[in-house]
Amino acid sequence: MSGATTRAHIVDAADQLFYQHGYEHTSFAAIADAVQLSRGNFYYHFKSKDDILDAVISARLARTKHMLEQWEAEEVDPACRVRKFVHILLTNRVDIQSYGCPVGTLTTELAKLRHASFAEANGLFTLFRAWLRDQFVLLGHDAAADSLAMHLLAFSQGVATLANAFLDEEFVRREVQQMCDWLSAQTATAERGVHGRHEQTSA
Amino acid sequence: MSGATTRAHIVDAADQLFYQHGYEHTSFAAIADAVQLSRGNFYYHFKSKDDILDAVISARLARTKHMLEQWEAEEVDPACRVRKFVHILLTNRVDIQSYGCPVGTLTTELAKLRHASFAEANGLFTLFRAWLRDQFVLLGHDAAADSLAMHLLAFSQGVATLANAFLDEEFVRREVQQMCDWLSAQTATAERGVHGRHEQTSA
DNA sequence: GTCTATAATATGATAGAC
DNA sequence: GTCTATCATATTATAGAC
Repeated sequence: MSGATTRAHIVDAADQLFYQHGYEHTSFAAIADAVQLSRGNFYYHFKSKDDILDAVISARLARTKHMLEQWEAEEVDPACRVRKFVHILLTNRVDIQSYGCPVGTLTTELAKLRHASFAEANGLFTLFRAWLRDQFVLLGHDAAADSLAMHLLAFSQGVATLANAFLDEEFVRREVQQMCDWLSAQTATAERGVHGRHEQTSA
Repeated sequence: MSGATTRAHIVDAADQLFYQHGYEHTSFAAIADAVQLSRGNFYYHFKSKDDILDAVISARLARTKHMLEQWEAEEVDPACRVRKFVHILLTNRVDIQSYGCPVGTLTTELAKLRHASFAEANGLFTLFRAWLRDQFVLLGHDAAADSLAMHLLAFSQGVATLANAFLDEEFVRREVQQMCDWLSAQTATAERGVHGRHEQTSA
């Protein structure tokens, strides 16, 4: 097997295991088992476990960037794009109920470990935050765009955490519905703001 | 030192360390260091690390129960009580920014570990959930009370996770303010419901 | 009730053969 | 590029002295 391919396989397996069992709880042995490789051989591809983590984060960043670009390509209406974000809670519901949000749970774990890669992992949040902000700017919420983006991120994290804790599908559907309703109201407000009166400042 | 006292000290230290660094990342050595005791002596008080976890969860459950009773004693108005819950995000803001929510982060970690004590840890969420539900019932939201309780829990988890990720005090204050405003609107709705028309069903 | 060994295991990481 | 040892360390847990 070529070096690049093996490396990609390792990153893939580590990505899944870090998500499912957490970074610290995932041992080299577990990754080796998943890719059917000897432990020793790992160090040909990565110099340490932290190195694998960095590779996993890079892969997630690239994948997320690509997904957000896809969303922009698929939907021209920024309101629809934002709804697409809200709906990942349903799209990934089963995994979220089992393992929580891959972004939130990794960030939380690395924060507790005071891990050097905390900032890189947080870059995943920043990617979503900036993308959502852009959509809200397009919707006319200039000053409040970033606050709205953070509000949506908080919503998704809260729902993911409780979905994982209570394994309650109805709860997830209800919250997604409520958020979509709220978004429609916000969009209507922005429209009025654009056409009629000045946009309110954030906070 | 008496057995009961030493045991309480161990639980205290473990409680803090589990919160600050996570359950798995906290070693016996770290707890021993904190309470100035030899590793070996631990097994006189607890038969395993999981046993300490159970003791920590029990302590947290008792402490939380007591706190909720205090809140009920201090405020007669259920709306004020609910606001008290929302305001823990400000009361514990510094710790939350550093380590996240003690309930949410433990539950998330134990879920990933598929740990036997996951259900017990989740009891902390259930405690808040039931208490909040009771307050909303008192406010006249009979059918929607549990949904509202879950909504508030999700809110607090989302804000805590992002506060931990972005260390943004203004974000926390803004979200707390928004939630309090939303609660006032909900309370007003319930009042109208009680005096004028039938309460809406959940969902 | 607390201590000092010490066992048993698992981990991240290295060396060197093929 | 992959393997089989092997190391050093850290972990949970036990045994037995005081």
